[in-house]
Amino acid sequence: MCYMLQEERKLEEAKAEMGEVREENERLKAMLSRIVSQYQSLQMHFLDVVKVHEHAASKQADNKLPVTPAPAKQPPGAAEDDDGPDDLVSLSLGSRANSGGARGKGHERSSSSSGTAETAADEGQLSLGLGIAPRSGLSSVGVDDDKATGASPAAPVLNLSSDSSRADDAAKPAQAPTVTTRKSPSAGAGAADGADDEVQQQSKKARVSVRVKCDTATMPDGCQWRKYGQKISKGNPCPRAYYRCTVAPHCPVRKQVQRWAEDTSILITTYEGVHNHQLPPAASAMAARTSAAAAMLTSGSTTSSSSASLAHGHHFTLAAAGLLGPTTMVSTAASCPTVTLDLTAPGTSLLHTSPYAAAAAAGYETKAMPAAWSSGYLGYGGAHPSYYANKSSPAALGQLFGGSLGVPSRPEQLYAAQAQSYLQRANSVGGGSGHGAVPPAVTDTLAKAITSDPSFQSVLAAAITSVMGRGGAAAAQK
DNA sequence: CGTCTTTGACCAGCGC
DNA sequence: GCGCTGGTCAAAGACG
Repeated sequence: MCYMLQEERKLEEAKAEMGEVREENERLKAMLSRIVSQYQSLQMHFLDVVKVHEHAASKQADNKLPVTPAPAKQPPGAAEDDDGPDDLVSLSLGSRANSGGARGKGHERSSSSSGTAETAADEGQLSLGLGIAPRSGLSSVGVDDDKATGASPAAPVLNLSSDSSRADDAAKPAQAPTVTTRKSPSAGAGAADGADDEVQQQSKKARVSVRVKCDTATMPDGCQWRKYGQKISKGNPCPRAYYRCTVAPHCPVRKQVQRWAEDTSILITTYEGVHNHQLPPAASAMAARTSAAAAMLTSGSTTSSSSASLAHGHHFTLAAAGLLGPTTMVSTAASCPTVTLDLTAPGTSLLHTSPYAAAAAAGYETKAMPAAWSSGYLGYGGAHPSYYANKSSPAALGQLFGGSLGVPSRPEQLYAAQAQSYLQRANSVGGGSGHGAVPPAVTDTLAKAITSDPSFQSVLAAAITSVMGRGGAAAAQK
């Protein structure tokens, strides 16, 4: 009898706990839906803003950029990072994105094959790659990029342009792209005409780097990759692996995968090029994220006043950035604008130990994200910083991988607008201390719960996996 | 047997 | 011009 009573008591306790968890879940859902609705309204607003600023931005960019002074050299500390002095947009996603697939190979190959239920965002068919748009201005980002790229007529391809680098190109046309000018067999196989060559060459200029805390050899990003090389790069004992996209026969997109020297659990994946095919859903989701950072970069360079500072090698610390996370950094040296979103560690510690941060600390101006940014743009990307700081929140991941949650249909438009707005704000506010976005107690509580409760973490891990890519998750479970 | 990874070699860019 | 470095190629081996 005592046993019965005890068991009943335990059962009741468990039920009560379940109820609490459910309530928590409901709260999270409500928060997410709020964020989604805010995002949608903001998206509309941002689109308007983009259109308004498009002409002005392009004109200003045309006027200003050619007279951009000789690019400031990046300090040695900044150059020591593994990616060298190319145009670089760096994203770091701190989720434990891979849920258990033993080998990167499995992740790479299987993740694109599933994905039966596609969200509207998935159908948006973002391209993961970066391309230098043939014209300046925000128009290169999403607005009518279908015409701009020509690489993927069926899909709106996000062309990301760095006006600073483009200005360099314009001023010094003889300067070859930093990335090799050698034609790969696949690229030169005759499938690409002159326009494609141009797009490809341009696209090789810009990159998107994603940092993920990941145990496997590569990050499951939804695409299929074939490894074609490996190198030991200077300054990093970990070898850098080179992958080529094999989703389509002549896809020019490549990626480099390397572990971070200071923390080998962190995987740095650098994407380069524009996909010439439709992306799997999971890849589209990732594309949305990389597009966000790249759009920030692009927008920054097209915002006249901001571009001036960007082109001078200034660093923007976007801590508490609503757009990309608590440790997002945009930095440029010469034609090397860099956005670093580092969610691989709680808080911003990683940011401050990164070479970019070191570079900033070495005397380069650092601008913090205005609090208004994170508070005013929580609609979509601007989840509360605590979400990001704890990197396991479904809401945060929903925004990190928003495409899979069906939030943005054309995320790149929002990102461009967000970036534009941010940079304008950053410029107007100046170097205010952007860490001032104080998390509400609710999110703090949630964050603590997330980080302290292992069971919750496991649930979140599953959510992360599903959000990262249903296909990848399905493959990982095999 | 086909596909993929590994790995040494080659090439181009860049700095000195 | 030379050496260093990053990026790519391609032959050989591994794997299913």
